[in-house]
Amino acid sequence: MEQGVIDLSALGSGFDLQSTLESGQSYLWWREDGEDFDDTTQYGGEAWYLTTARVDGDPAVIRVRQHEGRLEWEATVDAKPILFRRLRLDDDLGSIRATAPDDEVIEQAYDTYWGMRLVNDPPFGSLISFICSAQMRVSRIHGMQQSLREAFGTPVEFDGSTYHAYPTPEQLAEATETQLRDLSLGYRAPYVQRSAELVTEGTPIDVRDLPYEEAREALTEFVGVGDKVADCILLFSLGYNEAVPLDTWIRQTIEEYYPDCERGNYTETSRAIRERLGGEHAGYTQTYLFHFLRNGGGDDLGE
DNA sequence: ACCCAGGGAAAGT
DNA sequence: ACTTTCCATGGG
Repeated sequence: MEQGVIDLSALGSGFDLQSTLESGQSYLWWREDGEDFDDTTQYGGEAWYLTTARVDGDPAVIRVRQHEGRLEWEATVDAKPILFRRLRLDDDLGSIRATAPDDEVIEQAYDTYWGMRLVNDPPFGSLISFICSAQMRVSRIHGMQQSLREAFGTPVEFDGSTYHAYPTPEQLAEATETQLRDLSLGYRAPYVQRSAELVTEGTPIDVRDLPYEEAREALTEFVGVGDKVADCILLFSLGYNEAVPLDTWIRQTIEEYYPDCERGNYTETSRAIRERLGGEHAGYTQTYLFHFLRNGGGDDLGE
């Protein structure tokens, strides 16, 4: 087992592992203590989190916790470069926040969860997990990814236990719709199977060579991926900080705080709220808003 | 029983 | 192009 420590005070801006991993951005991590990522979660804990990764195609297991101002990790490989990439430890939160409008609700969101970073999930896991996210609660989306791992992922030994890597496109493409429905994926089952198959046939997930709106359009070629899911993949896996996924929560936020940004269709509303939230890093600000409001923040603001 | 959950595809105008 | 309708499932 390899292990190491990352000194978070050297980052120049804060870091909060729990809000980063439990804010509904990523469904590819889980808590070692088995607690769900739900509304009742207590903040301020120092739980161990696990995920899997691929290094030159080989599955690896990583375990990490935030403790006394440091990020402690244990893994089957050298996890330091993986953690810097997946937890975006090089992001300069101060300059990102500086692009946001200084509305009261946004200030409160940033203050409350300061240190939360966007995640940078592996593209395939991001694609599949957000296909699964349609009309589904956060804790159940997590559960589905765990089920997919255990049913189709390659076993990996780590610290005396057996874990399962996230399935490869080939492994999920070979799954049957019936198998996937048996994992409680519901009507998403054929979407997952077909999209995995499209990946194996060469449809690209990594569309980072395209400008933002073209990239979003390109991702909707996958089955089960519309504008909202495409925005999630762009924001939480491909580094498009300007992407603002228009989900039920942000639509409610627009109605309550930015009603003039509602333009009647996804493309135009997206442009308006993106501009309102500062453009370049609008998705970063949106993620703070989402997490803050979903956990009950802002209830005492306005009315 | 009823409603909702980080929506999207398909069918109908 | 724009607007309903239907889709599975578990938890409140």
